[in-house]
Amino acid sequence: MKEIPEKTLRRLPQYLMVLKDLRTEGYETCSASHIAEALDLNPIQVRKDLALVSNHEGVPNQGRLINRLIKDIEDFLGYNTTSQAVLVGVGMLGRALLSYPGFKHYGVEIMVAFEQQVDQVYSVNQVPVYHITVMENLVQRMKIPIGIITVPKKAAQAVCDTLVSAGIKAIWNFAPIKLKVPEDVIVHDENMAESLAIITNKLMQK
Amino acid sequence: MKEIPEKTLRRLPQYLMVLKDLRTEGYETCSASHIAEALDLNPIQVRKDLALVSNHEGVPNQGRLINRLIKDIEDFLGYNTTSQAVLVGVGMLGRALLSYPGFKHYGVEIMVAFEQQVDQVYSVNQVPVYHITVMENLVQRMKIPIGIITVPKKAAQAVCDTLVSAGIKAIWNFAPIKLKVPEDVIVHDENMAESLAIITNKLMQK
DNA sequence: TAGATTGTTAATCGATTAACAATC
DNA sequence: TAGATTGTTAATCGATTAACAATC
Repeated sequence: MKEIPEKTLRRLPQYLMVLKDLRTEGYETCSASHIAEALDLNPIQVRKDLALVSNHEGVPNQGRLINRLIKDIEDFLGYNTTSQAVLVGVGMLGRALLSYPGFKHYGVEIMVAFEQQVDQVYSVNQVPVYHITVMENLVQRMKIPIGIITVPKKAAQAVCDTLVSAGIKAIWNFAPIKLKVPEDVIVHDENMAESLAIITNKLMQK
Repeated sequence: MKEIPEKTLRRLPQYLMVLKDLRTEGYETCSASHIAEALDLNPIQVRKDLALVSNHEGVPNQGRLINRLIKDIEDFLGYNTTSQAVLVGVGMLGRALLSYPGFKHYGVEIMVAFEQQVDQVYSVNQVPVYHITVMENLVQRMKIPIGIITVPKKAAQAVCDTLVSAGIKAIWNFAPIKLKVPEDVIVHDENMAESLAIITNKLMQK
C-alpha cells in the first residue's frame, strides 16, 4: 500500500463527485484540467493526485476514461470493500449519522448502535440499538474495526476505553475531547469548533 | 487583522479545550510544552501558534497565565462577538445542529431555520422554523452573515443562490456538492466522505 | 499538422522542526 | 545558581506550482 498525502486523500472524494456528475451527463472521458476547473484547483495538482491512485495512464489530448478512473479511485478509497462500524450515543447527532444513506457508498456500514438509556430493543433506520453494557462483548465477537463516538464529552473517554479493549482499530470521534488511546489505534476527530474557527476568521478578515 | 495559517486556526480550539480543562483543575499558569503534551503536538509549534494570537508575552520558566491566554484565543476566534446564522434544511442533520448547544460558546447563534415542508410555524430547540419561501426576505432584512446548508444535494445550489442574493457573507455547506458562488462569498465544506477516506485509508495501511 | 493533454523534473512556497541565546 | 521556559533565527521537510519534453 502506497503512502499518500492526507491532502490528496481529502481531494479524492471530490474528484469522484465531479466524475460521477460528468458520467451522468454522458461524458466518457475527462482531463485533469477539466476536474480542476470544476473544483477550483490547480490542474497539475489534480494530475499528480490521479497518477498516485490510478493504475492506468492517461492519454494525451484526450484525458482519462471516466469509468475506469472512478473505479480506480473507489478501489483506492476502499469503497468496494465494506468495513463494519458501530455507533455509540444515539442522540440527535447519532441519529443523523444513522439516517445518513451515504455510508454504504463509502464502504462503511454501521451494524449496531449503543445507548445509555435503552428501555427496550429498538432501531433507527434499521440499525438496532442496544444498551451500552453489551457493547464490549458484541464488538469483540463481531470483530468490528470502526467505532463512531457521538456521546457527550464526559462519557467519551470511557466509551473509547471500552471500544479499545473490545479490539476496535479506528475511532471516529465527534466529542470535543482529545481521546487517549494506545499507539496502534487510529483516532479521527470531527470538530465543529475547528470549522467555525475558520469560517468566522475569514468573515472577520473582510 | 493578521493573516494566520489555517492549520494554526484548527489547533486553536484544541488549545482552548486543554486550557479550560486545566483551569477547571485549578491551574493558573501553563506552558506551551504542557499543552503540546496533552495534544500530542510539537511544543515549538504550540509556542509559535500562541505567539501569533496572544498580545501578552509568556514568562520564562513559568509559561502563561491561563485566564489571559483563554481570553486572547477566544477574542482572536471571535467567540466574544456573536455572529448570526440561519440554517436551511431541517432534516436529521439540521435538527442535530439546531440542538447543538455549543454554537453560542463559539460566537455563532442560529436565529432561524428554513424548510421546504412546513405546515405550520414550529420550532426546534427554540429556533423558529419557517417556510423556505420567506428566507430571502428575512435574511436580507436581518442582514444575517452566515448560512448553514443542510439540504439534500439536489436542492443545495438553489438554496445557496438564494442566500447569496439575500446578501449572505459565508456559507457552511454540509451537502456533498461544490457550490458556485461569487468570489467574495466564503464557502466552507463539511464533508463526511473526506473523513471516511482518511479513516479507511489508515485502516487499510495496517 | 496543431493543440490539448500527458507525465516528469525542477523551483517555489509554506509549515514544521531544530538550534540557541535570553531570562525568570 | 540551575533548569525550565521563552522568543527568534536557521534548517528541514513536504506540498504546490512551474517548466518542458513527449504524444495522441
